[in-house]
Amino acid sequence: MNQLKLENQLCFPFYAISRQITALYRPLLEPLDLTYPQYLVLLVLWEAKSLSVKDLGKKLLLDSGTLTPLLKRMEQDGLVIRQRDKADERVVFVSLTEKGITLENEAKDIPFKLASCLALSMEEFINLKAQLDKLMETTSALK
Amino acid sequence: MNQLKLENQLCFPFYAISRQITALYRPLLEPLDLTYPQYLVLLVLWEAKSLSVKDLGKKLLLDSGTLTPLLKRMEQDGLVIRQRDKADERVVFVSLTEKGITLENEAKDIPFKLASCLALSMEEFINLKAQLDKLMETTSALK
DNA sequence: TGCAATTAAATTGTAAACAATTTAATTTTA
DNA sequence: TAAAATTAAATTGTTTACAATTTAATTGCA
Repeated sequence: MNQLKLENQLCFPFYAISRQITALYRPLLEPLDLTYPQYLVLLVLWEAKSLSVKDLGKKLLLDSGTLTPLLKRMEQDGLVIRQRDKADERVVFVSLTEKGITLENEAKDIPFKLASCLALSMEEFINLKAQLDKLMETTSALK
Repeated sequence: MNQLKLENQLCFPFYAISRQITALYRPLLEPLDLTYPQYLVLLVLWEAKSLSVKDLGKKLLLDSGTLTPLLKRMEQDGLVIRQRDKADERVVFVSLTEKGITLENEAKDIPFKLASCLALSMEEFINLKAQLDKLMETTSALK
């Protein structure tokens, strides 16, 4: 088997599927005026209320070079507030505005809509998720 | 189960693993002065010799808005040649230079190095690949 | 205490991605 | 055959990613 053939690669499907999935989110997120990375930030904040840029980056595996401009755009759109920690001025905390909180309700059916696009049985879903989580652990450890 | 929780999502692992894998390629591709998308273009061209931008886009699921600047950079680096089809002036064919051809030999162990990073058994690899190919088919059909 | 090391964000610069539009060439069809 | 429709790339503009550096604050330790 020629390993340099595109169809024999495992990595290309990850690259391609990731972009395809983002494309599937687009029409669902567009009415909420969100991009997929912005939606991910909201997913985290709907759980955590308030978080430092660093901790947000740990969850999403993104650095401040990506997050800072992204969060500034979300702040301009009135979704989040960024404020420096009084106790440690190096730290910036991100939290939701009323508008950001409200959006959770409008977004609550997106996961189901998207899951239905993927056309996986519950068994396939769980099996695939387990494999991805394992792989994620492997690749995260190599950082 | 709260579907709006990050850890319950299937899509986030795709997004994250895709970027992690690209990060694993980086030190392997850096000596060849290649980015991951550029490496993908070469994978296709090592097989196909010459291809239109459109057909290249079909294989990589990328449009001309992404490919045109990417191919221009590769042309500047002396890896590929872009030339308009005499028979149909709308079409641009992309082919390898000597330097581009030569690179195949230097890249031939990259797939193995990367596969070893992922630490999957042959069985896991084949199983995962099958699931990804199936999902890819599903998402491609929704275009 | 005071200076070196560390840390958290921000900044700078480059390269994807991709929607939307434009340009130019080719086909279709009225 | 001539205008309309289609097609292939290129272009424009916005948003991610991320390496590398910078800035400012805090910690550690000599």
